[in-house]
Amino acid sequence: MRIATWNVNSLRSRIDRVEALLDRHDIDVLALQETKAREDQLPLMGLQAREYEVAAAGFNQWNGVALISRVGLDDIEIGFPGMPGWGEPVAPEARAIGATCGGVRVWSLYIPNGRKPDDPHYRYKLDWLSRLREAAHAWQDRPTALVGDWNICPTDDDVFDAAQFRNSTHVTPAERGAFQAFLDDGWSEVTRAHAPGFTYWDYYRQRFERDRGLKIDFVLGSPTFAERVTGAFIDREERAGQGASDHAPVVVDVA
DNA sequence: ATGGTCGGTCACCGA
Repeated sequence: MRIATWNVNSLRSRIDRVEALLDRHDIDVLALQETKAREDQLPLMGLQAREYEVAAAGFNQWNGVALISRVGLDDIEIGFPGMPGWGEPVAPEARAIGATCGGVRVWSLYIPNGRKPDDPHYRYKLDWLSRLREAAHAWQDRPTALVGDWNICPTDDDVFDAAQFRNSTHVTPAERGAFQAFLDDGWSEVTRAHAPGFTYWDYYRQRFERDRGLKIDFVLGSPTFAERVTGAFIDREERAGQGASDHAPVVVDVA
């Protein structure tokens, strides 16, 4: 089974690219972030006709996430117990959608950006991660993948210029500690060993052309998921074209 | 320290 994650930066503006990506890499499950679509702007054109099911959450112009699957999309959950806004009817800040696809529990996650370390949103980010980790304890005993845009660079190698980011989010000890806490709990980041390199490049200053990016899109697997991973790659070609998202898709193969 | 470029309830805000 092939699972991919992609911060698509607006699903409507890139629906053709999404469909092409599914075909090009023969993807079974695609997790999307920053869908930027309202509920009435779904369903997504030709996907159903191609035997993919779609589930989405976070219907606003920033935070939306979605799952597209042709191997089942069962027991869909919007958010998780403890998530800010969980249980509210609309949950516009959902940022997380989970479903069982082909026997694997897949969570599409869009971790809060944090904006600036002195911004209240930074606290919100750390709190959100803490609550996710608590909820994730209950998911570790079965094949589970926490995929998406983590908005954290776990090491200095994951930033094109660590010095430039010294006073920025994504690299602070607290954020790295929050990421490490998942690993300490037994989650494994399964893409890095197969797919080094950045996954995100800012649109401006020709950051992609100069490969000045960040590695912030990750797949964290439970033990029974991680042991089944046979490979992974970053689709840099998708980022290279005109009209690309600022993130590249990350693809993982599972036996 | 600023600004650069995207997308969208579009001329501001969030990334």
